[in-house]
Parts: sequence; structure tokens; C-alpha cells
Amino acid sequence: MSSVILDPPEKPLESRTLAAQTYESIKTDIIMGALSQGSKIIESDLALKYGISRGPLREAIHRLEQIKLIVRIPHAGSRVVRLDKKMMGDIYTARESLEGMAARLAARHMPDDDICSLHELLDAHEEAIGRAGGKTYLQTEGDIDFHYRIALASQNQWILENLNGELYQLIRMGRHQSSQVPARPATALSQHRLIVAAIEQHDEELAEILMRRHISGAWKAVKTILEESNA
Amino acid sequence: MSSVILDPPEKPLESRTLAAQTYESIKTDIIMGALSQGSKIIESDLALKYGISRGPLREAIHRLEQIKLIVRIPHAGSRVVRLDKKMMGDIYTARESLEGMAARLAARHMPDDDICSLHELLDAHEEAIGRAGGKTYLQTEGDIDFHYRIALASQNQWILENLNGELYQLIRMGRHQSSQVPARPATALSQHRLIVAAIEQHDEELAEILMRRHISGAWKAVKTILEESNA
DNA sequence: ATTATTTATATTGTTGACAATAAATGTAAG
DNA sequence: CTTACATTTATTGTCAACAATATAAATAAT
Repeated sequence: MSSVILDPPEKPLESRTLAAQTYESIKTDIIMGALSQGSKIIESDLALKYGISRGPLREAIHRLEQIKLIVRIPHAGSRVVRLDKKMMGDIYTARESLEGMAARLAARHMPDDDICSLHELLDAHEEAIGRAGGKTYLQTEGDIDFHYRIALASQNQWILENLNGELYQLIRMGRHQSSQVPARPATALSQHRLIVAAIEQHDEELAEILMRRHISGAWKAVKTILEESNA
Repeated sequence: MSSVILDPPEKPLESRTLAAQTYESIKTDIIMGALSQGSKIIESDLALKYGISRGPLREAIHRLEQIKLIVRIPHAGSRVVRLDKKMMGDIYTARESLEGMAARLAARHMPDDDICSLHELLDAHEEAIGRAGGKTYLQTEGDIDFHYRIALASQNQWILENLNGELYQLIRMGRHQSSQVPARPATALSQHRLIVAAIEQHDEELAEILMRRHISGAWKAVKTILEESNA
């Protein structure tokens, strides 16, 4: 299970630019809830907090705005995004569309080696689930790992970047903060297995349909949780 | 035909921030080819050219990078994106996925008024095509206008922003610079009509299928042109 | 002549100060 | 007591200078 590392190409350490480092820091702070939803972002404060000047911090904020983790009104300031039901619905719908296509493309040209590796990943998940329900955190990351690999196998740069760079971040944030338990691990696993099978048979149509159904189902589960907590 | 204006909410004039203004300027310069593909972006030069400081210019560049009109290597500098066949293919595939979903959503909840207005738009297109083939520029913008309205009717903020903010810009750029004549206006028009009909009948499945077929066809035409010119 | 290595130059990254704008506060009039 | 207006304060937008890095040029060694 060496594949918990999600971003292999992102190896370089703190030799990166200040803006990039701070971008990562703020990103995790937002996703993990250290910066709460809707809280105001004051540049001077954050610059102090992260020990940098306002210039690089500004760049980091702009990038976070593009990822939709921060919303900004021109002269008024920035706030951490507030994930309401409507927005989560939009995100899951977009994800359903793009990942459905990604699954189709993966079925079209995923190398056998990678498919094999995917099987191993699911085996690991099965074992983890059996073992005391396996930490929910690892489940979450494992789930994202699975989806990430398919996005990767699509060999479509645009889809990959938007799923991995934007949508997955928002989904992570939603999970971490609404204490959303990853929707029924056993069910998800069996659906993952079916998807891989379709990919293995190069059945594009089926792969897309199964993926869309899988994500659509996940959204229904998440929506229910959101309605319970916010009602 | 008052609907050539594509971004109605974007009314405020030059009262916007310098970075925002410059962002728009550079964007059109790239799309129209005044800044040629692959050309290097030197911050100091552009700052001088647009009469502003490097600060706001930098922000503009970052935003353009997020839109994928500019590629940037951390310490090495930025260049105008080079639209090769692979990238255009990726874009059209993503667009097929997202606009297919948008058409499905539009069929689900597009108001009758807007559907009616869509009919009128297509009537105008038909008239424009009849009249001396109607300027290719207007055809291009008209086509994008049609697709934009459907994205709008999807009522999915994420899909709308990514189509309008990112994908359409790249497509515009491709059209303007490869002298791609909008793929067979008459064919496109009849396909548009079928899509509207499906939306009018609230046939989600059909709307999605037709939209995907429409875009897939457009890509095949564009691809052929690209292969002819680059071969 | 070609390759390495060093130096110089050009360009990006970073900073702190200043200007402009919007929110907050307080004051006066009704 | 409420509302409107003026003043202050906080925060963002912009600028120009400085530091760090990478590309290009020049020199030296093989």
C-alpha cells in the first residue's frame, strides 16, 4: 500500500517559492478546518502568521481563489468558501460528468500494468476495511487515490488537473468538516471493482455508466448527511 | 440579435482594478494573436507596455495561467500557451463531457422564456447564415453564445465557470489563429435546433447525447484542419 | 574544436512603504 | 430615538527598490 502518496510528481521540497509553500499551507489549513468556513482573510494578519510578506501571500490567495477554496470581492476582501448544499451538489454533478468521461478514456487506453496495480489497490482497501473498518481517514484517502488513478489513466490533462487540483480538494474539505463518513466503504469497494472490470474489458460505455452511477450514489449519501445536520 | 454580449453580469467599466483591466487586455491580445503562441512573457516589458507596475501585472499573469492561456515555470518565466493537437483534443473531450451534462441539466430546468429566447437566437443565426454566409466572426461568437446559454441554463455554477471562463477562451483562441472556419454553419445550426427541441421536451437523456455528438463532430472537423495545416 | 567552469546579465521572487477604497465609528440634525 | 452625514480606521491596491535565481556569455581546460 505504497500508493497513499497522491501526487508523485510533486517531489521538490521547500526549495519552492514562498508563494507556493504558503499556498500549500493555507490549503491544508482550509481543508482541515484550521481556517473555518466563511472566516475573513486579512492579508496583513496571514502574512504575519505565515511569516512572509504580503506579495507572495497575495499570490497564494489568488491561486486559492481559482481553486474555489476562497471567494474574493474586489475591494472588500476574501473569505474562506462556505460549502453549502447547492455548491456541493454542483461539484458532485461536475465530478460525475468528468469522471464518467475519465473512466471511459481509461477503458480506452489504460496499460495492463496499471490495471493490475489498480486491482492490488482495491485488495489493500478490502483488507483495510475488514481490519476493524480501517481508519476512516485512510478510507477517504484510499478512495480519492482510486479515483485519481483513473483520472490519470484518462491521459487527458485538462480533466486530470481539474479533478485533482480543484474538485477533489473541495470534496476533501467537505468530508473533513462535516464528519462525513466515507459513504459505505463496502458498497463503494464493490462498485470500484465493477468499474475496474469494465476498464479491463475496455468497455468504454459501461465504465462511464458505472462511474457515473457510483458518484451519483455517493452524492445522494452525502446530501442526506448534509440535510440531517443542517435541518 | 442583442445577445452578442456574452457576459451580461460583467457591466462595471474601467473602475475595476488595474490587474483586472490588464488581465482582460492581455487575454484578448493572446486570443486574437497579438501575443503569438509560445512567445515569452517578460514581466518588465509587459508592465511597461500596459503602463502599470509589475505587481498588478503579475496578478494578471497568474490568472491567465489558471485559465491555461499562459504556462509558467517557477523561476524560468512564462510563455503564451502553444495549442497543439493533443491539447485541443483534451479540451474538446472535456467540453463534450461538461456540455453534455449542461444540456442534460438545461433540459431539467430551463425556463420556458429562455427556451423561447433560444429559438429566436437560432432564427437570427439562420438568417445570418442565409445572408451571404454571414461574417465568420459573428458565426463564431453566435455559436459560443448558444453554448453559453445552455451552460447558463444548467444552473451549475462550477460547470458554467469552467466552460465560460476557461474552455471557451481556448476554443476562441484556436479558431482565431488557425483560421478555422466555424465547422459547417448549416450543419451546426440544424444540430442546435435538435438540441433545443430535446431541451424543450425535457428529454434529458437525448439532450445530453445530442450535445455530445455535436461537439464530438465539431472536434473531428477541427482535427482535420489541424492535421492539414501541421502536416 | 569541444566541453567545463566561471562570470556576467537578464528576469523573476520578495519586501516594505505609499495610495486608494470601503467599512466602522461617531456626531449632529430631525 | 432614529437617520443622515462626516470623520476616522482598517484593509486592499499599487508602486519602486532590493534579493535570489536562472539563462547567456566568456573564459579556461582537455
